[in-house]
Amino acid sequence: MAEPDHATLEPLKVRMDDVALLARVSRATVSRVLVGHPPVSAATREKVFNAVRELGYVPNMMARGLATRSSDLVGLLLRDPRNPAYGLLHSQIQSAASAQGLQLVTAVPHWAEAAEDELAALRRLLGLRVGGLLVSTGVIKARDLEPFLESVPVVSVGRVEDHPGIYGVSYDEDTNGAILADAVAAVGHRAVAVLVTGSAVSTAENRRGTSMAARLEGHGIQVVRVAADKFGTTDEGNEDIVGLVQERRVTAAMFPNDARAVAFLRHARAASLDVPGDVSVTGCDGAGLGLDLLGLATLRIPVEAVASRALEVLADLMRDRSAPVRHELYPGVFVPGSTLAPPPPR
Amino acid sequence: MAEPDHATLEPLKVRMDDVALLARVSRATVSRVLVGHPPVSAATREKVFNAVRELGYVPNMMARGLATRSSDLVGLLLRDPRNPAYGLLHSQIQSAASAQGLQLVTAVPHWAEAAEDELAALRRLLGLRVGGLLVSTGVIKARDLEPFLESVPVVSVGRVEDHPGIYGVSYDEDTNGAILADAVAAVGHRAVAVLVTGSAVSTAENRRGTSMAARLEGHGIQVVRVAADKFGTTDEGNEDIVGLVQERRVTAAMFPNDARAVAFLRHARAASLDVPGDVSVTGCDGAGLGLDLLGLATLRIPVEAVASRALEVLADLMRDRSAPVRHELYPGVFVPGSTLAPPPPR
DNA sequence: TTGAAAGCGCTAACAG
DNA sequence: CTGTTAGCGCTTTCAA
Repeated sequence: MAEPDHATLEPLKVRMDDVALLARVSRATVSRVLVGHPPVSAATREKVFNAVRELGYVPNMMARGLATRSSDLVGLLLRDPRNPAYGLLHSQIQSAASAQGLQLVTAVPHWAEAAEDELAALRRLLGLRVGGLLVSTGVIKARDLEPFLESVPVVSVGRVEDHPGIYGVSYDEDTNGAILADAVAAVGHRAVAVLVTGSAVSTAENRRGTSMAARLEGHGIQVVRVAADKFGTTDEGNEDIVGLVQERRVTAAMFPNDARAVAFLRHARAASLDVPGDVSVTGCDGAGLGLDLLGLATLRIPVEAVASRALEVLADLMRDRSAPVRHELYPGVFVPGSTLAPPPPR
Repeated sequence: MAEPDHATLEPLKVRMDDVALLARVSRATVSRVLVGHPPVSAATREKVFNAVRELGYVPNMMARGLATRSSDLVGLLLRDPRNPAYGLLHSQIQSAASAQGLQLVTAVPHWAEAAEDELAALRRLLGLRVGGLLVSTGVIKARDLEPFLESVPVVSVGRVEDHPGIYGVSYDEDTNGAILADAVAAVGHRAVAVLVTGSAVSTAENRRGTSMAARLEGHGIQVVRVAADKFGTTDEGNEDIVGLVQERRVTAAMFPNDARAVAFLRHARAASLDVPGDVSVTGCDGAGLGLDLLGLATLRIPVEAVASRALEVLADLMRDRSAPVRHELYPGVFVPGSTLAPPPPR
C-alpha cells in the first residue's frame, strides 16, 4: 500500500505534508490552495480539497501565524464582566468580531483591583501576537500602550480616549450626563443628589456623574455630590442619599449606572421612601432585563453601535495601518420612566 | 558600540535571540529562565531578567505553542451571548479561566441559526490548537466533536451532556423544573400553562419546560403546553397564554427563562391582566438586574459554581488526560417572588 | 503553474 | 549548569 492508513489518523495530527502526499502535490501547492493565492490550476485545487476533506485536515494557525507574522486574533481587554453594561458590550463585541471574520481572545484581570494585573493581561494578549487590540478598561493607561502602538493597532472602545495614537470609539458621556440632567431639570427639580463615582473605579461613570452635576448647576439647580470610591459594590452612598431625601434636602437622585439606581430603589423601598413621590431616580445604561417594567428613567447607551463600529475600525486598521486616528463619540438616548416625576410640593 | 541600540527597537519585534545577546548567554538559557526549568543559576537568571526588562521583551506564544505543541488557550463555543443567562455564564467562565491561568478565546457563530456556522466556529478554535474546549451550545452535537476527543479535552458546560467521552458540568434542568413546579403546586394552582421551547431552540430550556410540565402532571395538575420554536424572540406564545388566562383555563404561567417571563409580564400588563391576581408567573435563571424589585418568582441557576467547576475540570484534564469522564449536575435554588400567589377563588 | 528550500521564534534533547 | 542543534507546521521567495 502506497497510501498511509489515514482513516485512523487523528484529524488534529494531520499536517499539510500529509495532505500534500495524498493529493500528490507539494506542500507549497497545498498552502497556495488553502491561502487562496497565487492561483493554482483548477484540477490540482480539486485534488487538494479532496485530500483535505478526506483527512479532516485542520490547518494549524499557530504555524501559519509564525510564518506570516500575522494573525486574525483580536485581543479584548475587559474590565469587569459582571457589570451588566460591560457584559452586553462584551457580547456585542464578540458578535461584531465574528461578523468581521476575526477571532476574539479576551483577557480580564483576575483581581480587578490590581492595575498590575491589568498589565499582565495586556502582556498575555500581546504574547499571542494578536493582530489588533481592543481596550475597554480605563485602568490601562495610554502610556502603558504606547510602546506597542506601532506594532499593533489599538482601538479603545466605550471608554474616554484622548491619546493621539489610539483610535477611540466611545460613549459620549458628557452628552449623556447632560441629557439626563436636562430631563431632571425639565420636570422641575431644584435640588438633586448626584452619585459621583471615583475616576479610579470607572472613568466613564465618573465622567457621567461629573457632567450631570455640572449641567444641573448650569441650570441653577443645587447639587449634592455623593462620592463612591469602592469597586464592585453598588450600595455605596445610598444611606447618605436616603438621609438627604428624608431631610428634604434633595428631591431627586441621579446615578451613573442602572445597577446603582436599582440598588438605591431597593434601599429606598426598605426605608419606606416612595419613588417618585418622595424622590425621583434616574440611572444610566439602559441595558437591563426588565428595566421598562421597573419604570426606571434612564439613558440607553448605544452599545451595539459602538461595538460594531469599533470592530469595523479595527478591521480597517489591521488591513491598512496608515488610516488616520480619530476619536468618535456616540451619545445615548433618554429612556423615560415612572421613577422620574416632578418634585413633591413643599 | 557592541550593543545594539535596543532603545529604539519595538518591543514586539524583540526576539529571544536579542535577549540572549544582551544577557550574554545562549538562547536556550533564556528559554529555560522564562519557562522556569530546568534550573538555571541565580546569577544568569538575573542577567536574563534584566535583559528582558530592558528590551521590553514579550515572548511569542505562537512560536512557543508550535515548539511545544501545546497551548494554554481554551476555546469557548458559545451560543447566543445576548441571552442574559448566557452572558453571565460567559463572564463567569471568563473569570474562572483567568483564575486558572488560562486564556479564553471565544467563538460565537455569526448566524445563530446556521448549524453549519457553529461547525465553522468549532474549526476555527481547533485551528488555533487550543489546549482545551468548552462547549456551551446545544447545537454542536457530540458526534461533531468525536473526531477530536482524543486530541483535545472537551468539557460541555451548562448544557445537557451524555456522551461518554465528554465531561459535563451542567445545570440540573430536570430538578430545576421540578423545583419550580413544586412551588407552583404548593400554592394551590390546578391548571397551569407551561411554555415549552423547542429543543432546537434551546436544549436546556426545552428540558426545563418538559420537566415542569411532567412534574405538575405528577401532582395531578392540568397542564397546557404552549410551544415556542422561534429563535431569538421572547414574545412567542404570550398571546395564547393571555387568552388562556382570560378564558380562565389556567391560573398560572410558567416560563423556561426570565426573559420570557418578563416579556409575558409586559404583555399581561398591556392586556390589563393582574399579576398575580389573575395569573401567577414564574421564570427561570435568576440572573437579571432588578429581578427582585420586579418580584418575579424564579429559580437562580448556579452559574458561578458551574463556571468555576467547568474550568477546574478542564484545567485538570489539560494536565492529565486520563482522568475519568463524568457528568456533573448542579441544581439551582428557588427565588420566591410576588408574582407567584395562590390562584384567584373561582 | 508547480517544487525545493529557507526561514518564522521558540523548546527540548543531547552533549559538554 | 550551559551551549549546540534539530525540529514544530506553515508561507514564501526563487527557480524550473
